[in-house]
Amino acid sequence: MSNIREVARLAEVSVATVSRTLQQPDLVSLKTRNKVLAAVKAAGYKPNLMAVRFRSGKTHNLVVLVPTVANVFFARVISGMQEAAHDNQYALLLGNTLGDDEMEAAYARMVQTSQADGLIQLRAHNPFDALQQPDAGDEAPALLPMVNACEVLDKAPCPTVVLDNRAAACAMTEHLLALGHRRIAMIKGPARSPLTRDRVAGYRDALEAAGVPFAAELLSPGNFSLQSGFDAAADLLALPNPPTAIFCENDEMAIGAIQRIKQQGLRVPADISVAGFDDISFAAFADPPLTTIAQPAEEFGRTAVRLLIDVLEGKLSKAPKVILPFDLVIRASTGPAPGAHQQQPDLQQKDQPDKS
Amino acid sequence: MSNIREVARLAEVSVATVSRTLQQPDLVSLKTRNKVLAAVKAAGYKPNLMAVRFRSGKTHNLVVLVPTVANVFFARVISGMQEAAHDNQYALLLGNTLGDDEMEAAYARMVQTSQADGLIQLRAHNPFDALQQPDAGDEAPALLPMVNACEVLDKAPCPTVVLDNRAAACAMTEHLLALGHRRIAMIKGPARSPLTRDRVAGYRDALEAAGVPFAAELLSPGNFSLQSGFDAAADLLALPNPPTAIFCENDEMAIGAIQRIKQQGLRVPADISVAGFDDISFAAFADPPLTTIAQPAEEFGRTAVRLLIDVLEGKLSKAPKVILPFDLVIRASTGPAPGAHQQQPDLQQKDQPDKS
DNA sequence: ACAAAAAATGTAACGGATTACATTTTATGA
DNA sequence: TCATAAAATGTAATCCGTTACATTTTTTGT
Repeated sequence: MSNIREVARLAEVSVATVSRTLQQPDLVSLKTRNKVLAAVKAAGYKPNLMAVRFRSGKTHNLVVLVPTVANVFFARVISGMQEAAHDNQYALLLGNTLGDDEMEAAYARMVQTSQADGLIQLRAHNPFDALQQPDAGDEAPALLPMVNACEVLDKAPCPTVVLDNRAAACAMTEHLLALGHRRIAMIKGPARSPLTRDRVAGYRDALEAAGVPFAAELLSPGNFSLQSGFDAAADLLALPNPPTAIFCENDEMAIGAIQRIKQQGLRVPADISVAGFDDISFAAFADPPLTTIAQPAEEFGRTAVRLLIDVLEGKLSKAPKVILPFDLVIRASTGPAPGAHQQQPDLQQKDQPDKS
Repeated sequence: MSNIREVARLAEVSVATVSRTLQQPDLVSLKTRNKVLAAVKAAGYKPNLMAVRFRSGKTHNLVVLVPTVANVFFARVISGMQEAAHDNQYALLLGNTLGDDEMEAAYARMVQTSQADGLIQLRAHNPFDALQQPDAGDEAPALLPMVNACEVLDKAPCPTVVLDNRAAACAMTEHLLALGHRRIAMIKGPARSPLTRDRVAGYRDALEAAGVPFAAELLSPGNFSLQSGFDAAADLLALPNPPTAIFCENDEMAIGAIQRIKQQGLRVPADISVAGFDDISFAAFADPPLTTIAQPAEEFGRTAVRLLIDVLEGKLSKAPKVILPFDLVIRASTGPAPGAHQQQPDLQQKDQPDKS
């Protein structure tokens, strides 16, 4: 591979002139410029970006830690990241951590070893914790080169992009309450996650506001997989007094739950309503189409990347917390509670699979 | 960030000794080694990998070009890549190309500019085509630092990992034929893709072997999305003589098709059988659970990465073509053709009264 | 046409780790 | 104990593009 010295030789100029021709053409006379450009072409010269970045100390790479790319929602988030990164000349290094702290630490180490400039974390966990912290004795507690998105740390030492999960869960629960449901179950995500905690809190907010007592047995654990929704639904249906509605913390679990309910010979939503969260593409094509909370997944990714780049360029002094909007999407998987006499909320539209 | 010279100073040795202590400890006396290791710890020294890689000329990054990460199947493939890459100390640079040639070329350029050592392409397209080819006049037509996986080029100038799509489609079609179906439709993928061509070929192979005439109107175009399966099914159902079975080239389209069929008031599989391809996680949780062809998605990714690393390390002189196995997974979305008197499935008699 | 300012170009240091080669220290054998 | 081999360590070049600073050439004003 030809280098800049080769080009300089061909063009009979110095390496500085070649570099300037490519970086700041204004500083080079037209005549020389042409000579250099011709030489560049003749040599098939492409600047070695490893050298450029080594010298500049910036890799222009961002690591993204994702529990699993196989999750449809995360895939959309990553899509958005990719878009923003590409627009800003950054590249995305994928870190599929499978939720393993060891793996996370390994990817986080890429930042300390100058393989990447910064990191985006989609899980509520500080991957730098395990690593030796930068000098804690400093006066300026500089921002970590990190952004936390979707599932954020309680007190993150970095910018965050998040949904108001509590409000969203509350909105969905209110929707179910408005349909006359009183025994509303929830299939949760992993116990430790703040996101799960927030959604449960929103669910309880709505119950409380409606004067419906909270029943612990209606909270069922899940792990965001189809299978866990299926299993959790089985448990809920086996209760002495089963729920008339199940609110799942993501769409996969909702789809799994619907499957289980139907296998039991029950109808959705005639016997049991089911709601999800995320509005993945499969939600609109579920049977029945799934009522869910739509999240701007791609926007999560784009925003996270933009924030991280701002951090890296020192444009941020405080760590902002960006809250993205959600949307309650009512489809056909939720309906009036069996036997409930409720007033028709006319705003209720059960749309078909939408376009897009 | 401390560097090797800082450590050398602390340990009162030369930089060479520090480097050797870390790279080839055998060459360093125990006494010196301990001194150096203590200094490394004291300085919190982490080798700057940008410098290492700049000097070695190897980035240890691999670019993966994927039409869209939002596709569940590709997400699994990437998962496998990640695993193999991590095991081999490589990192994955994600290139979400959206099928855009310009974008592909941009990512491919990362290889020429030493941002990555090699590239994995999941689409049947040579991204280097657009770029100036390496000196074609050479005597040794060295392998491109590229591997093509899943959807491969007809005559790829690089190793490939592929499924025998023709055989798989043939097997699925035989399954449908064995159930007594005679009007079997196919919802295809994008017209240009070799993968689609192969699956159609396999479908026709099976029809021909069974003496069932091929009907062009039963081939419906799709683009692998849920919506396109939905739309294509609508078209097929509107035919004067609609199919009794629909074989979709991926699971998303199959799920979309099932949705459409049910909306029409028809039952799956009682009225129409539907089959998919890929066996994504949603397939088992479709209603009814989807009969499909299981592909070893993660293994595609792992194999592709291993092959690429072999190419990069010069372990390969010829470009191998790896064919991975498929598996016909029969679930509940396919059943006997309506009105067909069919025998034991394993007898597979094909002399049913034809209503042509 | 000449001095001074402006523009163009060149020289060489720099970034951080590796490593060929040179040099010093230690071990070995007679 | 000395010569020599072996082990340990050090010196400095190298990878390649950028850029501060130095030098040369051109332009400008009078």
